[in-house]
Amino acid sequence: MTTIRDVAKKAGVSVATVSRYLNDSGYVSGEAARAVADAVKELKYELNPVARSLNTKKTNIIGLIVPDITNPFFPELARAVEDVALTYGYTVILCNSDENPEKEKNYIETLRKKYIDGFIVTSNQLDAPHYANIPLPIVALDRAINANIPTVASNNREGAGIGTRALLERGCKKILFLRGPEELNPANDRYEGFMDVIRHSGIEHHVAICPFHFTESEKIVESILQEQKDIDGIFASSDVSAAGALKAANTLGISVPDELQIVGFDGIAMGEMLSPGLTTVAQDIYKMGAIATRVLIKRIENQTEEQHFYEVPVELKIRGTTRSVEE
Amino acid sequence: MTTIRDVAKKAGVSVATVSRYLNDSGYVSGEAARAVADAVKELKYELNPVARSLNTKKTNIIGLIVPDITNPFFPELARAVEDVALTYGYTVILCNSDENPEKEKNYIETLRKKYIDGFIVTSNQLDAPHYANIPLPIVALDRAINANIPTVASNNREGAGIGTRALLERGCKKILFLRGPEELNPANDRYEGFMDVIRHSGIEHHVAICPFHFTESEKIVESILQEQKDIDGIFASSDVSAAGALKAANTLGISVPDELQIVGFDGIAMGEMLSPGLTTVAQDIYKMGAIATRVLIKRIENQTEEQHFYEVPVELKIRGTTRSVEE
DNA sequence: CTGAAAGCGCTTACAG
DNA sequence: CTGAAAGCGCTTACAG
Repeated sequence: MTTIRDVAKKAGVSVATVSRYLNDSGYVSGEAARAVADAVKELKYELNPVARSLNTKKTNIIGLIVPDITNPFFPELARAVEDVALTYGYTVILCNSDENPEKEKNYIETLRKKYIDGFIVTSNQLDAPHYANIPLPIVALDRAINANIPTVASNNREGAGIGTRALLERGCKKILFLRGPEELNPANDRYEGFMDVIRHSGIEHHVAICPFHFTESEKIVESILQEQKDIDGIFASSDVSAAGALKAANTLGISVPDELQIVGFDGIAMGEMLSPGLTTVAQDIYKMGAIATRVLIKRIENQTEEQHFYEVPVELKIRGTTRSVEE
Repeated sequence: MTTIRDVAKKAGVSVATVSRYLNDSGYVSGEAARAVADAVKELKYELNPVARSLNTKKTNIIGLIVPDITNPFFPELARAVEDVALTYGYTVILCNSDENPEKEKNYIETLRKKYIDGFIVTSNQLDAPHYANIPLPIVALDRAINANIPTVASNNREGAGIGTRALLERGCKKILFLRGPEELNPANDRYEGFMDVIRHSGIEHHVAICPFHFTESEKIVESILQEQKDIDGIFASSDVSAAGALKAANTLGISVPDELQIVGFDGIAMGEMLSPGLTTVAQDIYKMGAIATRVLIKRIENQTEEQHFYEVPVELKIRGTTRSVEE
């Protein structure tokens, strides 16, 4: 392995000069620069980043903490993070937290020791003590806001309003809202958004708590639909639960969208694979990941950071689980 | 930050002794051990892994290279890798290659410099020069085998035979086989498996090349079904293309499974969300990832490695896109 | 069983 | 503009 020392010798300068040249820090005369450049080329020298890290306490590695990469929302996010990170010369470590504070804490601790540069976190635990005064740049994604942590999220409340209105405009008279877990901020915001619109609509509505989980949602919706046969609209606060609802309807022989219209929330790719395709309030998941990564890297590199909260717009995607708007 | 030096001083021994104690390498007297242990506890000392890495050239980090984490096959794999890695005290860097040899090569190069300990790779590029004599432990997943690289894969050929037979047993008279890309080893093996069974069955069959991509598959199948209305069975060599086929059938008003039966391949979670649920030849994706990770870590830790090729069994999952077996 | 010392390969004040 | 030297925090022969 060729080291900075070899380069210095070959170029006839000191290692300090080589280091300055390599890092473009401090002064290096044109002459010295040329000699070093030549030596680097000839020796095919490549800087050892581990040795550098020991000094700088930086690694160009960031951590991405998600509850479970297997949940179809997160791969799209992870892809965006990875893409943008690569652009800036960073590499990303994937951590599945299972929403378990202990696991999260362990990851953060062990990676901090490895001089990881920062974290992008999707978690409800952002107020947990281990986030309180972490000596590392963090950006929160999708969920909870801690006063000190920049956050990027969709406008969940407005999005839910849009989704609700879509159902109303299409003539629904009795709407079932599939509310997500109460511990989840986005789920709560979506609930608020639903209520904002439904409250004054005079339309009958029911709210059921339903985890963002296919099979559970399928069961819950199946039993509700059996009892309340006049439900003609379902707004699910996640696409996965919407998929469960659709499946339940199919099983019961309820025709979608003729007898029952369904709107989901998230915009994951799976939505269009269903039959009929799922109408949904789509988040720009990729964009969320991309922004979060850029914000994090700016923080890491101490660039002045403008905002503290980034809201990504949401878009209604009309597919087959809703009818056309009534005139 | 407290260093090994502080511990040594406090314990009244040399740093060498502390290091030996910490690494459980070489002799340390009971007395010295106790003193060190106490000092470690009192000072809350934590070893600096970066400094260690500079010496050992190991980091307890592995790389996972997948074509695209957004493809629903890979999150399950990634989850398994991450879970098992964590168990052994390793952490994983996620790399999306887009099947691009240059990207792959870059990842390998930059991570090698960072003293990453090894790679798990899903790629068709395993015979590319940059894999030829990589000085790092590698395990190949799902795809191509290079003579020097241990591989874990499903029995694709047998699996395809099982899937084909499932269609035959259920009375299909004209079968469309959705063959994957010709550069993909697993796709080829599945094709062989299909042919093994269909060849001597006397059943009419067609083969269409079809990427593992939903929308493309949907289009391809839609146009084929319009022309050949007597096709009553489709075997897709991936679940995503099976989903496309199902959607096409739904669009055309062809009833599944009554007029057309469909079998997929992969066993990704999405299969059960479709209506009807997708019958598929399921790989044990999690197990594949888990085995690959264990094999890699054994290689990294120089433990003797028994096998060179690991085959994971495949299982037919009957769901709604097929009828019951004819008597 | 233990410690002094060299070494891993870089960065960074500091003096010139 | 440059170099000698200390330092980042560990590991590992080697001599005792």
